[in-house]
Amino acid sequence: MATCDEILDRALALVEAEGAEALTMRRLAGELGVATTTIYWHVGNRDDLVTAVVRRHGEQMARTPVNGDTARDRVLDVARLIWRTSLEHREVTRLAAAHGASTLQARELELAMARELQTAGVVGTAARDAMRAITACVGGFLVVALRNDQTPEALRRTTVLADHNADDGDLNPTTRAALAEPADLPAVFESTLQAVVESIVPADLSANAYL
Amino acid sequence: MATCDEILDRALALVEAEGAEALTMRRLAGELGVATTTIYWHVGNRDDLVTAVVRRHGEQMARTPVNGDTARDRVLDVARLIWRTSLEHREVTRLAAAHGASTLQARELELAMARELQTAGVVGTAARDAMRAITACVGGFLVVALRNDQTPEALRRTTVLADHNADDGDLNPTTRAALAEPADLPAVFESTLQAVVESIVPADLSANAYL
DNA sequence: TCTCGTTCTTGGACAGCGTTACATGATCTC
DNA sequence: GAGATCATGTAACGCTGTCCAAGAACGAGA
Repeated sequence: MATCDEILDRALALVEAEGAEALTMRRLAGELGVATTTIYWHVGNRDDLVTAVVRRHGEQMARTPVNGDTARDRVLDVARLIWRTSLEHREVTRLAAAHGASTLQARELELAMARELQTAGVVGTAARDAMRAITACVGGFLVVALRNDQTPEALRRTTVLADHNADDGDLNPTTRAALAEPADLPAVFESTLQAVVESIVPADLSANAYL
Repeated sequence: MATCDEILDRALALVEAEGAEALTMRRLAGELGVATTTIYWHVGNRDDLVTAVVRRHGEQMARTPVNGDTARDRVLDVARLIWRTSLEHREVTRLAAAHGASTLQARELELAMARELQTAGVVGTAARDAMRAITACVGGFLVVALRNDQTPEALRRTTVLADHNADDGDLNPTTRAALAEPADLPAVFESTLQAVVESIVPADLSANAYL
């Protein structure tokens, strides 16, 4: 009766609706009107379950077409795509991160990035390293972005940094005040991404590379 | 008998010795030869415990002096310091990351970076944004580095990306082969860091800024 | 010295988690 | 119809964080 696909669909829906923490074996079983052991029979471990859920979501994520005129723009666009879709489905992203399966979530998109890098003239180990660099940065910003809407006030970066400010005579008052304010994360992300991609695929070179 | 400091020291030692997962209330209590509830009385919640442990470790982490001739070099050095010490104490880093308290762990070092940025002529919101950009990148690479020695083979980036390679006719064979090989992460980190810092504190400007 | 109040510690419980051994029913095959 | 395979359910194990009520230590005031 309960197929593997049904279970995964329900699990994905559960995560999107009620957060990554809601995905427990018992809860999911209850949602399906089925015993916990049924999930074990069809899908396996909880690790297997999470892996399968993340993989399934990753495939859905890669449906969006990539935009951009130059190859360089398309590389940037893939990076922005990972950023945007990960934020839209932040609970799945959180689940994947907690499970150490972020690569799985973005697998299709990382491959898309490799293709665009290749078009831009970056191949072989250079393409691999470039992809690693870009995805690591995107991932880093995602961690920050996802943390902010989950963390209690006391652990926020602004609070943490504002705390010790008084003792810090070396720091400019303006800087000190700025540290206590939240940053415009998407803007910082965008400019950092530009810098990283620029160092890999310089704007002027890519214009000539394949066009 | 059991002071708060003793508990935190023991907790930190436990994490460093046996991993982040070993830090359970009962286990720590047993280690101290004390009832579980005693920890609750002195330190509080498990959240409180982890927060305190991470904060304590963060303070110890900031003892290393910052090197570099130009302000720009010193900014780079702080970033490398976060990278290096986080890897040296990877279990604490993992604990902090799982708890969403990475900022707390690197708090002192982030403030140090703000000071160096200021010396380089970057102040106010620019300093804040610069710090965010750099720490986000460092964090992103740390996530990748820490994941690799923990993740089962099937979820590794190399495996995950190698899998679908056969279907991918668009991809250069050389690139395809490279994707299946692990990258030299420290090297990729270093060059990415250079690119990001360069976009914030250009090499030529900083040389004149304060010298 | 006795007692009161605060500080500190304890044992035992509760609910939840992932996981498994085992028993049961359903379905298909020979 | 008998037997094997598939699919599901029951009940438990050991682990987790957390809390409550009760007891022990200890310092101060009468």
